[in-house]
Amino acid sequence: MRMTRLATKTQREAPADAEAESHQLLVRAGYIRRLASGVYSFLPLGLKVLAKLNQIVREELDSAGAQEVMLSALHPVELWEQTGRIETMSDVLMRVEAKGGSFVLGPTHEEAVIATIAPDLESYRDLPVTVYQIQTKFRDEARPRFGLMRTREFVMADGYSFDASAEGMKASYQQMYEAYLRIFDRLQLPYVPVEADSGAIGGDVNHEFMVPSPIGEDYFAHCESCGYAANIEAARRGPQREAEIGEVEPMSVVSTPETSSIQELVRFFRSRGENFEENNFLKSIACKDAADEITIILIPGDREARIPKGLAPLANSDFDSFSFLFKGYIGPMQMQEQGVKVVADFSVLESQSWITGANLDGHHVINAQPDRDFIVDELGSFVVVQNGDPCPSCGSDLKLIRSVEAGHTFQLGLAYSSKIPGATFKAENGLDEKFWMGCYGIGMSRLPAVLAEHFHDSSGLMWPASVAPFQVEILTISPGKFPEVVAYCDSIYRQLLELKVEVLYDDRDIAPGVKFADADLLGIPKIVTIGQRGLSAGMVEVKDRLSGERIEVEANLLVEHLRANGVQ
RNA sequence: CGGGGAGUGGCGCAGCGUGGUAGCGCACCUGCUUUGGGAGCAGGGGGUCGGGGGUUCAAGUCCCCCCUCCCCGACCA
Repeated sequence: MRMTRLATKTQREAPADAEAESHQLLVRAGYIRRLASGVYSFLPLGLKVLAKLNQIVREELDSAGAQEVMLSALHPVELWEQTGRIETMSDVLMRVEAKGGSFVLGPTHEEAVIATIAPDLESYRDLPVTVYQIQTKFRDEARPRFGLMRTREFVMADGYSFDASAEGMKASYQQMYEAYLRIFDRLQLPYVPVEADSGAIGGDVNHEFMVPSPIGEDYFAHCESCGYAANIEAARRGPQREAEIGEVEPMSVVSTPETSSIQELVRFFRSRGENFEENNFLKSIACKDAADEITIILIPGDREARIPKGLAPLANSDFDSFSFLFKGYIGPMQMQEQGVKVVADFSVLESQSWITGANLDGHHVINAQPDRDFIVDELGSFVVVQNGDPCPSCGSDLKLIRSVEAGHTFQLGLAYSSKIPGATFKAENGLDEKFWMGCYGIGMSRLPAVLAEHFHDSSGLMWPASVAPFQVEILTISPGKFPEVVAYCDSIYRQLLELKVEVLYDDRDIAPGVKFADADLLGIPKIVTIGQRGLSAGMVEVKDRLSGERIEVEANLLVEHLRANGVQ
């Protein structure tokens, strides 16, 4: 590509709406342009990067036995009514009313893939099958962020596996999981596969592929000592070091009117000259399960609860049904007598005594001691983990790492196939059975941002060769003045093109400084500077953008040199 | 959805307090000069000042309503 023919230009200054460095550089260098909030067009350079990424995904998923398809982006609304996600995902669904009826712009394709593929999967003999697509998705995000990071329209590579059994699903999952490892290896980004919470998509075992990054919107807990890694929503903490048991004064009831929150309690005691911190209070969270059985979860007052699946905190209206529970004044004492189970976070045993609800409106108890004053039926991890919490597998300190969710793999089980009629196959015994499914996603259009965030310096982008829009840039010095330089550069350009090398030729007759600055901004891995000065001595300069290393190369050996140094 | 900030040529910004010819840098066009790290001189083109309403002889500037964008939070297959 000749730069004089390139459809885009660089900009010296980034638009004011670009905050993240990756966003600023991608816009300045002419890779992307914003059309609306959270809506970006890919310009020629940006599209080349995206195409490179897509190709890596294709190669690895194909080699894992997955088959590429393209499902429609427009889904009939009836499909979404079958699974109920027309309601549960209404926040992000974009609707389209058209002549043919009502449609949804697909934010994800579980429904569509079943409707498309299931008709051909009639028998267990047809299974397993894994398909994938690289498709544009639409989500009506409440708040798009950081350029390509979170957008309303984005490209995702999403795969779906169909199996006849749970074991089959696990095997398919494992194949895709390993393909994901190979994909992220090839992207040359640091990444960590973490245990994750499956969120609204449902399902069981799943992993997120997290790339540590300042533009990340997620955190994962990581243990440097044993390698434990889990998304913040799924992370567990381990038991704390032994707490020493000492003498604690007898528990007593105090009147604490109008103190249904920890903050109000802290203020209440402070106003009486007694200074307690939030972590002196024991938060008792009453939850119920599907059978209306009550479980009380105990956590320190300064921690955020992580409510296990299957339990939900009582709604205000629920309190009417349980007269022994006073909202804001719940404590664990004697709860077993009411048929209530008491579970506590490990950290609850780290303190000798607590201030907690007295199970009496407007009252709390002080000096409530575990084992002496209340019984904990079960210990576990019920808090959102923080820096310094003990690792659940080895006890070392956990660290929270800000990161981008770049990929996510799920074992869906029967979650979707059980909701869609026709998501069945004939089993060996001749009966209809439901598909065991997995789904797998990579946020393709956010990857250029993640890469740019990782691979840049103060002058601009620095793409790894595997994803760079071009492998080599030829930079001519003052072509308008030195015809012999132009002749040489044209010849090199032609040779490289014939060798199918992706080459960008900066043939513009402008000040050299501008060309150097643009070359650094664009971030092509190899920059060949060719000027009259060097050429008259038979030399050209080759700069490696990533390492910054510059070497002089004999002009008549340039092509061979490039080929010998990884330029394909 | 809550809080904060901002909308003036393609991009970055000034002008608004105290109403009176719309300005600067980058980019763009023409010419000459220049040519190994964001060139110089001269000339030139391009803006319903986010939109609507109002006040006024006169509104980019004052008042009201709306829209859009960014940041923090809530939310987030």
